[in-house]
Amino acid sequence: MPRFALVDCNNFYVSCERVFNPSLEGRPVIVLSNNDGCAVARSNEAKALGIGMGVPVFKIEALLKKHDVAVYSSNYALYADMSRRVTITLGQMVPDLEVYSIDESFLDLSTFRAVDVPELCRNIIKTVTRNTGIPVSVGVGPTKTLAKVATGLAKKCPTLHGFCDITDPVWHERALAATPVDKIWGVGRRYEKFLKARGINTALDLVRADRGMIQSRMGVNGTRILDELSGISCYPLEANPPAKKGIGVSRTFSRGIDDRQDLHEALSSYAERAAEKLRKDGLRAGVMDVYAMSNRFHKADFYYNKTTFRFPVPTSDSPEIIKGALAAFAEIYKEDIPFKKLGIHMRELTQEKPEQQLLFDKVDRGQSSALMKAMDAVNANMGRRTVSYASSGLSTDLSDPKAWRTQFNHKSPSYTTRWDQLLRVT
DNA sequence: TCTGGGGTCCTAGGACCC
DNA sequence: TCTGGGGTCCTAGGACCC
Repeated sequence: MPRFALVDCNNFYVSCERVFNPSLEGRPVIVLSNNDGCAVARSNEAKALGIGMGVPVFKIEALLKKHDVAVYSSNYALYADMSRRVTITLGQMVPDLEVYSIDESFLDLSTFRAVDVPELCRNIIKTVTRNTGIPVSVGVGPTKTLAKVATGLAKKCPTLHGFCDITDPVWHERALAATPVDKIWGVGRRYEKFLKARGINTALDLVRADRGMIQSRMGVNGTRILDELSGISCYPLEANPPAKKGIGVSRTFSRGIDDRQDLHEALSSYAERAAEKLRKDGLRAGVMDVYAMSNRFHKADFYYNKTTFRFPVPTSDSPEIIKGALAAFAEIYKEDIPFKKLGIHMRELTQEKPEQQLLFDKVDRGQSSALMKAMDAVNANMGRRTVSYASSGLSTDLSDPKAWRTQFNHKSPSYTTRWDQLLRVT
């Protein structure tokens, strides 16, 4: 029988901040999304105050003040680096792991004897905490969905000290009974509403529900959830991440922008970033979508438009992608619309391979790829956007911040990725 | 006044073809 | 006026994940 473990970092972004600022222990702490818009990570103390996931900051400002909540902007460089450290530690302890997200990894424990599993898991918790400072919880079960269920219980019950194994049938059923239906992997808000309306409130109710009814509303994913919850594994461990299907870059502005030059700079910088991502994965895009929208919360005059741009030959060349994006934007731009968000999405991705010269191709592909390589190397060594395209805006002057640039007004130092921001011990 | 970003998969419906 | 069936491809929308 397969056996999966899920290693889940507790309140990951908050825990990263705490590693470098221990005075945050025991205090309510939250980390915000881009533009300091929403709470995307909360310490247990912050959760206890009733701060929900994804809540806009402007709705909880009084609460934050009243309880002296520590507030941080997202420091993605720090979190990515801490995530890498956790993954490295796990890789040293088990042969097969799947990095599922920035703060979660699945382990395949099928090759371990059942009696050895608890000690292994407790050792993982101890070792990750010692090596990285990040507290983790570990759940074990015969399917990924059940490992998730177990992790949920490991976090909820302090007496478990972060570890819960529900492989045993008795614990399996108790765990299902103790898991609200909306906490199940694959059940979001819509399905929660649908299920609760039919009296299905727990995972146990769900496995006992009518399969046809679930299938007709939730499709094959629904029946997979039923199987997975019953102990029939539908999702294998994916040690090698499958190739990406698309690569996107988009940003919301802190306010509406209608200035065409500003919008061009923003879009150009997203195109540049998308091209970098393609090259990092050794991919080229055949088409790209460019889209723009006004404030989605102002439904009365909401504007959204999108256009598709096809490249003559799949490409990862920055100037070519920037040029295409700006040309495409002309089709969707409308005067006097306060744009709140712009984005670009690369599709029809193919592996880079030896150049295939197109007759009348305007780009010298050998030369451009050498230039891109050189640019990527400089930016990797000296920091992102050390060299960049003029179309993405020249101003780096912080006293004149571009309207479209993302706001991070509560950011902690990049302790682990910038020499000039190392932690000082005094 | 103020509300993130980057993904995946599935399904239904339309166009088109034989 | 009567008016099949099946396959493919594409897109938009829905739902979910972290």
